[in-house]
Amino acid sequence: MDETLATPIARPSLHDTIVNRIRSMIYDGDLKPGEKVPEKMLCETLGISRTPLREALKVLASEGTLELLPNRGARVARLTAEDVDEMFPVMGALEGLSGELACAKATDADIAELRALHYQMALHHTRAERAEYFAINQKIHEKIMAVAGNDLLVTMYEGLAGRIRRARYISSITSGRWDEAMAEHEEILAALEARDAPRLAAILKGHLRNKCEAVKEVLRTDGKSDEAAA
Amino acid sequence: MDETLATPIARPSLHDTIVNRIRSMIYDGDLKPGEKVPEKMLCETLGISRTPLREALKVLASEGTLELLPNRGARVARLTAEDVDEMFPVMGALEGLSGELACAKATDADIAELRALHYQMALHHTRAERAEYFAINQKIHEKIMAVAGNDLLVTMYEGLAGRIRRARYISSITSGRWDEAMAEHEEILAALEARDAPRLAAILKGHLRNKCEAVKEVLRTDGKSDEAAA
DNA sequence: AACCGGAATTATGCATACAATTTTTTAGCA
DNA sequence: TGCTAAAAAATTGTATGCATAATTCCGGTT
Repeated sequence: MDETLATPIARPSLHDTIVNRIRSMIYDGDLKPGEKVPEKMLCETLGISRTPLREALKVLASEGTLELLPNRGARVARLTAEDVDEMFPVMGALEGLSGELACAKATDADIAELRALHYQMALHHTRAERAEYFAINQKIHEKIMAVAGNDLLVTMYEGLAGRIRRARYISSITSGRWDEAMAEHEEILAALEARDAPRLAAILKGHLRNKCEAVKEVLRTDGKSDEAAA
Repeated sequence: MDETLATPIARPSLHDTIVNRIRSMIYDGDLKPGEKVPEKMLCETLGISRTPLREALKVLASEGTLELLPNRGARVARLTAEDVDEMFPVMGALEGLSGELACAKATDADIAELRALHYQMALHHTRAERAEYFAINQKIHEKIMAVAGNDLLVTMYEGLAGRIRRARYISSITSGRWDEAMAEHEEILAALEARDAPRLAAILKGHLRNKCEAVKEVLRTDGKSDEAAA
C-alpha cells in the first residue's frame, strides 16, 4: 500500500520533548541569557545521555535560541539592541500580514470573539491591571494570527516572539505608553470590523514598532544584571 | 579579561558544513522530494559517523527541509500546493519589507548598481535568454535584500526561497507572463529611484504573487514524477 | 608580587556499541 | 493460491567510550 503522502507526522517524539523542555527552561528564566550551558549539567537535569541532548542543542541553536561556540559549548543567546532592531521590522511585516489575512478570512463569530476580548482588555486597562491586560493583549494578537489561517506565519512569528518574551517589558511600560497602546487597539478593532486590510496591517505594524522601543528600553535598563550573570 | 560579548561566533564548524552539504544535495536534486534518506547511506556518502549526521538531520528537519518520522527515518520534504499557498504570503511580506527598507537605506551607488542589473536583465529578456534572465533576476532581488540591511530578514527569506527553488519554475514560464514580470521590474526600478517605499513594497508583493501561481503550476505538472520517485 | 609557560583537568567532537522499534521475509494455514 | 503470523533482518534511538581542543591550575621566572 502506498502511504507516501498519508504520513505527514506521527507520534510525539521524545526528541522534540527535550527541545521544548530546554526552550521552556530558557523562557522561564531557569537558564539566563549569556549563561553557559554545560552538556553534563543538562544531561543530569534531564536524565538523558549526551547524544540526544546534543541533537536538541543543535536545533535550538539553529532557531537562534542558543549560541553554539565550536569546541566551547553552548550559551543562551543574549538579546542585543541590534537584534531587536532587526527582529521588529520582520515581526511587523508578519503581524501586518496576519492583519491583512484576518480581514479577508475572519467570520462574524471571530470578530465577535475579538470584540469581547478587546473590551475585557479595556476594562483591565481602566483598572490598571497590568498582568491581566497583557495576558488578554497576547490572546488578541494570537487570535488574529489564528484567524489569518497560515500555520507557517504563526510558526515564524512565534519563533521571534518567543525570543523576545524573555525581556519582560510588561512591568516597565509607562502609563502614557499604555494609554497609547490601548488607543491603537481601538483602531485595530475598528479596522477589523470594517475589514479594512491595509489599515489593519498599518496599525498592527505601528503598534509593534512602539513595543519595540519599550523592549529596547528594558534591554538598556536590564542589561547590567545580565552582564553580571555571564 | 571579559570576553562575554566579544565572541559572537568563531570558526567554521564541521557541523554546519554537513548541514550545508545535505542542503545542497537536496537543492541540487541529488535527493529528490519524498525520497527516503537512510542514515547509513548518507554516512557512507559523506564519510562521517551517524552522530554528527543525525545532528544535521535534526537541524534540517527544524528548517522544514526534511521530514523526520519517529523511528522511521528522514524524508526530503515534499512541497505541496498548500505549502506554497502558505509560503508565498509570508515571502511577500518579507520581500515587501525589503523594498521598504531598501528605499530608506539605498545609496545612489546602490541604485545605480540595480539600474545596471535591470537593463542587463532587460537585454536578456528581449533576447529570450531565460537562464541568463533568471540569474540576474535573482541577483536583483538579492541586492534589494542586501540593501535593506537586515540579516535576519535575509536569513528568513532565503530559508523559504531555498525550499521553493527546487520547483524549477524557470523553464516553465510562459512568454506572456515573462513580459508581465519584466514590466513589473520596470516599476520596481522606478519606485526605487523615486524612493517610494509603499509603492515598491506593493509591487514586490504582487510580483511575487504572480510567481506563486507559476510555481503551483509546475507543482501540478511535475507532481507525478515526484510520486513515482517516492 | 605579577606575569608567563606548561601540565593536569575538564569539556566538547566524533565514533562505536547496544537496545528497541519497524520492516521484510518466510513459514504455516485456510 | 492468498492471507495471517511469527521470526529474522535492518534501521533508528540512546548510551558509552575514546580522541581532541579548551580551560584551569600550578610552578617557575623576571
